[in-house]
Amino acid sequence: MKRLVTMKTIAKELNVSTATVSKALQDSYEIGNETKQKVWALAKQLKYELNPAGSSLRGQKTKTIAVIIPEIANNFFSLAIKGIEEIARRLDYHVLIYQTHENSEIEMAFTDSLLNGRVDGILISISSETSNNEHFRELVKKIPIVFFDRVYEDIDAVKITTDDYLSTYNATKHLIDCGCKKIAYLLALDNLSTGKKRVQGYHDALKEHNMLYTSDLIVKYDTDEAVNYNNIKNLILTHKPDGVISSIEDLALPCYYVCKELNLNIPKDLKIISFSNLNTAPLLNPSLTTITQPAFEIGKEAASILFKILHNKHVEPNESMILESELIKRDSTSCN
Amino acid sequence: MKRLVTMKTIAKELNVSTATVSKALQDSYEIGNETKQKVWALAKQLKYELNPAGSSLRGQKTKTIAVIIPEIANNFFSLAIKGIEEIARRLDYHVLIYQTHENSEIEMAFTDSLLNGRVDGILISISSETSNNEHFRELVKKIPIVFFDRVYEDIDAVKITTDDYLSTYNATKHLIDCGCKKIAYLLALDNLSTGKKRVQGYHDALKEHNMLYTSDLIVKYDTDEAVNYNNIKNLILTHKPDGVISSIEDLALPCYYVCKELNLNIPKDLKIISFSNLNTAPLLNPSLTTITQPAFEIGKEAASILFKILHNKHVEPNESMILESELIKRDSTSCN
DNA sequence: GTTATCGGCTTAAACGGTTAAGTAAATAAA
DNA sequence: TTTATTTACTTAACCGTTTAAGCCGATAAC
Repeated sequence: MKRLVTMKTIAKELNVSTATVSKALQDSYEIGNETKQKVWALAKQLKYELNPAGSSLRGQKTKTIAVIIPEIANNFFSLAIKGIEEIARRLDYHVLIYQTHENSEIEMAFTDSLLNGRVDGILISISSETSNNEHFRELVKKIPIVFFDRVYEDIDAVKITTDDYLSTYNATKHLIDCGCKKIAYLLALDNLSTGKKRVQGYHDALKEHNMLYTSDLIVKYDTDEAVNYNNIKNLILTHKPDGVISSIEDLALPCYYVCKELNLNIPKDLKIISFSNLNTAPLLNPSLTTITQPAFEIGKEAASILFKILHNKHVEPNESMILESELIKRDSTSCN
Repeated sequence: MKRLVTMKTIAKELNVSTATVSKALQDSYEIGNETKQKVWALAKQLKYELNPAGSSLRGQKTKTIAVIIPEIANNFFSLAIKGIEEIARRLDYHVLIYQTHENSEIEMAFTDSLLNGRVDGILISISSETSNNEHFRELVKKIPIVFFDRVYEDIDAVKITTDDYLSTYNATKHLIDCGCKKIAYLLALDNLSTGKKRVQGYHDALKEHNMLYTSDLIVKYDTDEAVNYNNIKNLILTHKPDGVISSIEDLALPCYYVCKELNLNIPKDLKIISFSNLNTAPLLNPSLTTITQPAFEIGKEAASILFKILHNKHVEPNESMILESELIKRDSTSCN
């Protein structure tokens, strides 16, 4: 199956040293034009490709980055990866993917295993499990890393996020404007700054409008779908909210199912807004009002900045970016 | 930023050779128990990780596979990747992702660039663009490769697919059973066996039931969303089908939008079935009858077989698998 | 005419790990 | 007791690439 073409192959054929071949392929000034042409021609003919192991062993560059995310099969993350991959391809970088399944043990194992020179840098959106802050504090000292969406606030690294506080604040305000009197909140990511800001936006909006804020109206995400379903059902049955903010897509859908089961009309009985990158949001029954994060752009920005760092342009942590999410009003919050 | 821990570090510290360290870490019988313990302990303490470049340079194993797919931000493919990643992690393999955007030039560039020892094997779902069959015929001779879902029929390699013919046949039959008299087909992947089989299933079902089969009832996928929308709209306006089979998810959604615009009732005026891995299919308005491929399992199977090949268990191309898709009947094809 | 400069190449040492072959001491077999 | 085997290592070559250093002949500078 093998028989690799290496620089040796080319060198032997042309009666030059491998050093010459290497330099010729890099278009080095040290090599004469005639020789370069010959090397290029033969390399092309033999379909020579640089061996990454040899190259990175010597040069300490792998032209590879890692992306560590909780889940791939998720609209937000798959869009983000798409953005990352597009930037990576432009610069001829390779992209390794790792899923943590929200498990911080796995997450730490992954990051540790990447410190041996397998990758030049890391893009990460951290798992929601309570995690070892200290671990990341050490990590950022050891390898270039950019956090996106789910970040550690107090770590000295570049972070690409959206304005979680304001989006949730506005979404809550939208529900209030639509006449909701009792707004529930489906809580997730609550030990990440991402999640904290979201719930804070909800909280502040309620407070400013003198509305009821009680932990009874908050349902916390569970990894078990059935549990979520039951919790939401209980919430709706016992507290009869007329509005719901879901901090993640995965909690909005069960909400729809519960309403179906309980024969509640959305939006008449219950208005729903969710963070979401569902492309079927407009086609749901009823269409879902969403806070849509620019997932693709987040991926692109995160990758761009990481590459900027890798190309030695020093990047200050304050080059962190906050992108805008969009509140897309649809029927699930229609006012009449 | 650097200062890697290498075998040399450990060797020096313990006053042994790097060979001893290497073998100790591999738990070789050549090394005494006492020495092994010391090496392991120090390796752990120093958080030593094998350098993949050095290791694969010598050993010709990278512990890395590539996944080449048309698009990441796609329910089917992101689920497949999820399956792949899960198997890979169990075996401590790393997964590189490449998107072709359905472009066969890019696809060939990727595969060629992977022949230099960057990966041990490839999982690929080929792009829908007309592509160079010959290229893949050569490729399979050079590197272990498993095709999934979108495959080249006549190439000597393992392929993991679903029963495209039967699923489409059954779906069409379902529409016929529901009373459809004029069934349209939204065509995609038509130069791949995947797409050919699907349309053949549609064709045969119609024929067996003495129903109209005409190319007028077939709309072909275009990369431009707006074009698809218009083509579907034209189809519905001019030919007034009462049923539609969509060979890909991306053509079913515009179909919904067209019906919305034209004020057509699904399923009364038009029944719709689509190949799809949408998890919101049950929540659409109306809920969508789907042919759902076991995307996650496809990814798992494809990865499993690739690893089997990589571990030298010779795998015959006839170990190819055909998994079952599920026809999930919902309101978009309800009969009354 | 001697010395510097330069163009175009080669040599050889690294990068980190693996492994065939060798060695020296201890133990077992003859 | 001598020889064979086993145990527990070490040595050194090698994987493919890069690069500092060196070399040699030719041209330019003085």
